[in-house]
Amino acid sequence: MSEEKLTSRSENFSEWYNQLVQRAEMADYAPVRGCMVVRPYGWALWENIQAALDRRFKATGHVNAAFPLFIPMSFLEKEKEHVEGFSPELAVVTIGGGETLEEPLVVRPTSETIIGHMYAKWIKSYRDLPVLINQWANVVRWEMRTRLFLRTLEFYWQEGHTAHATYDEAEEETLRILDLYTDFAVNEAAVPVIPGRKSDAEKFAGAQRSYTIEAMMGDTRALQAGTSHNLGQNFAKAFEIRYLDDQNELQYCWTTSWGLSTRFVGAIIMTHGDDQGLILPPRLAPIQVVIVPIFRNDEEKSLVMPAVETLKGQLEGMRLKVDERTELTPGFKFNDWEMRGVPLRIEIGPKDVQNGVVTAARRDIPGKAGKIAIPAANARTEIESLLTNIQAALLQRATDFRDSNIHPVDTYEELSQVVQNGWAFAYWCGSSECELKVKEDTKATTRCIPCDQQSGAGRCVVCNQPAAEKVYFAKAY
RNA sequence: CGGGGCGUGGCUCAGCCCGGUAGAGCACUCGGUUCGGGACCGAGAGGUCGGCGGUUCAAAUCCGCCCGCCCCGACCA
Repeated sequence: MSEEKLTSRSENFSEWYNQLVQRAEMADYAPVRGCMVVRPYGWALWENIQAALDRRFKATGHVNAAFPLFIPMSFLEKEKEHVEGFSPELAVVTIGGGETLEEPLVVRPTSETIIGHMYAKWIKSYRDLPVLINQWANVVRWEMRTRLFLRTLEFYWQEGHTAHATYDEAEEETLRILDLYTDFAVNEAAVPVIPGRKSDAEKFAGAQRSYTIEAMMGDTRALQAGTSHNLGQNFAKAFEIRYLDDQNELQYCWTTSWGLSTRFVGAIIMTHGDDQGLILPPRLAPIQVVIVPIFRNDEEKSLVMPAVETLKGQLEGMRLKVDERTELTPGFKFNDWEMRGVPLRIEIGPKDVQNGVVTAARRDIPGKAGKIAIPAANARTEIESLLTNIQAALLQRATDFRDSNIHPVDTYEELSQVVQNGWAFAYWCGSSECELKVKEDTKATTRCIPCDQQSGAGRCVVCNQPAAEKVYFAKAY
């Protein structure tokens, strides 16, 4: 259970995050370096994320399947950029059942290769296309520096893999998923994101084009919260994914892949949390409403508990928890549930019962300011609208914060200044040299070239050559 | 892999410099008083001091080796 005060965000954001994840019982360190245990409360949040995404995948015609954890080493080697990108971080199994394996097996870092192999088997005709498969899985990448949820050796995610007849269809799918991710982030998680395209340097190993949703965390650093890749024909050619078109001509497929991981849990924590702890968006919160009954003796208890039961009945179907722990004071419980980010707390004490009300306390508005008495009779309506308001307020606050920390810049000096504590938005000529110079000078990288680009042209903030597009520069997780 | 820090009850740490009966706070258990913003009193349980070796009459403490974790840098969702 939680101890005293959390390190404040302003004092040390990174320490605040580490403490919060553990004290809110989202996750804990595993006995293996860089691995985490996702605790029931954290997993419940992930399950809600999964449900919100899975609904959207199904609604756009995708189906789920499961592919193996182990991938023959030779598969990885079939796509040049892919193996170059991933080989430093592979976990490889060389012994099975006490015998040295003839061919080492890679623990999947992502599944393009093994799925590509299967698609080559399954796809023969244009009538087989498109193939729209998603899998929910764990993957392993041997990272050097790890942080709970944000970067762990093993993480959980979904990876979609699709195959299409034309480039345009693949590009359309890639962007459809980018939209889907954006819709999920904004409307379910209340995390404002900027959808855009990755630079060549930042794109996925083996992709033709990578898209991303970029979010700003509470310390203004950027977090890639989901990605969608148009793989072109790179994997189709490496794995011979081909079909006969309606002219009886053999063609390579065009494939895509896209993923969103448990990292998103970190995004939610770092977008909404405050110095009291987590603040979870009502639509995803494992517990939307917590009821804290307040009484001093049996007489008061017999007054209060029926009111609690009545409210519980009214809130049927909502994600609700009644805190009946007897050994703790109400004050402690308030802080405890605030640490865990429950969006709405209902206090019911003798005074409330006498007045025919319940006291609601909004997590997003700390202290007395967030407390209101609502009539017990139509509590459900009030509570539902409070949750809706909280959801909207979280999005608004995060959006305002983000927007006030994005600065359009015209000069390199401004850019260097701004990225120390915010995002810079500037024209960029598109060259890797300019991108690299910024990275070396300031540690900030290009985050994305936003999709809704105002038409126009300018000059590259680094080299002053003509530039057609604007890009965000920021320090990233 | 470089740089820094740390391993002592579940957690945070003191003790180590200067070797000599393993400690505190929190958490846990029991009893009582409390309860509308992190309650209090009393009693109790719980530790091969990261591991191995060495020095010594005697090692948490001194020496050597090893292991692990955290933080800061180069790769990444």
